[in-house]
Amino acid sequence: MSLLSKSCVYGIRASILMAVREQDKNKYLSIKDIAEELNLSAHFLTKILQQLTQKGLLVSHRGPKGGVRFSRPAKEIMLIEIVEAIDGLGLFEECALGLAGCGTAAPCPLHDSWSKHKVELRKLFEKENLSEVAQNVKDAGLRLRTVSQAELLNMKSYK
Amino acid sequence: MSLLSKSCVYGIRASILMAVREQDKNKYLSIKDIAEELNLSAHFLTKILQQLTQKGLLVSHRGPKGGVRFSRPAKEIMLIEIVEAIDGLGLFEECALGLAGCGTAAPCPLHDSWSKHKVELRKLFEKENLSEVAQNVKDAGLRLRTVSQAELLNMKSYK
DNA sequence: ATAATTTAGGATAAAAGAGTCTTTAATATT
DNA sequence: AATATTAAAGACTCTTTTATCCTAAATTAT
Repeated sequence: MSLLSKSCVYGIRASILMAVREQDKNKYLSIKDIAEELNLSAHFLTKILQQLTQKGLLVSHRGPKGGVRFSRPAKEIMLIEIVEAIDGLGLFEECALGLAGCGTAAPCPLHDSWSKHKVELRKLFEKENLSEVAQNVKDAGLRLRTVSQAELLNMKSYK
Repeated sequence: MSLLSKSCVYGIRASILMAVREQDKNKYLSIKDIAEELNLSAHFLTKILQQLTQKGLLVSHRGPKGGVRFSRPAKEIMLIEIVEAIDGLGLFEECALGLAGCGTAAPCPLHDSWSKHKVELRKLFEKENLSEVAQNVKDAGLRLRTVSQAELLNMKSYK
């Protein structure tokens, strides 16, 4: 299993890219452009970003010059909000052994250690806002798209 | 997404139960009995435990009085081995944003924080051996099977 | 008005995960 | 030797996730 679904991962990558390209308040970034830059299907990404629009994280606009933008300043949007909108918060709330009703009253054998761990995992997504992540991406030239082995070899090491 | 697949979770629950029922060296526990006690499909559990047998964690035996047992003492088998045999170690090794080739040379925006976190998550499964978990289960009466709301209400609180 | 662009939304398909069922092989017991 | 029991293995089904494709609706520009 993976921590996050592919949809969620794509939603996060797209959101970070949008924050990197932070526009004028009234401009929109087209989903097609985002998809091209991230090297993934525009149709599929459209579906995913629709979820973010429906949850109120994005505002969309149809027609020429249309696209999507954040409904709030990027620095007020935490990664956990993207995760919540797409995958939900189950990862941070459920029993590691998938036992319904697992809790202090009737704990599974992993309950205690996993409970503590979940809190830390959740913090990882709660502490980062899109603006800061985007700034790091710009400063350090971090990447958002999958890179082939050949491309990797040509990259400079950041040590 | 969930941390572990259902197959993996069932495999872990079954393994813990086997450790609780720790038998004579030469006795086997039938998969049908394990499945009944965990309230899940015997056929499905058979498939899952087959994987553990193929990886050498279990020894199986057909025919009457047949079943499965651990190939080594339960106290030498760590939870991570069950996870590895069923889900693989991808969870502890892959990029949180699913980027192939993500690493220090070409990190994704979550690389640093997720890298540190992965180590801790892995430790959670590396530090627990089946014997200790089973002992806790016995001492505290912890549970391994899903319980209905009605049953839960009848349970004593452990505070 | 017309045409072009872009998101919305539904239909469909492909792939993976979860689960069931049937047959086969091994083996212990009678 | 015959029977009953149990895991192994493969076929098959169902569901969810991932992905593609097509049409509709909105909106801008000509």
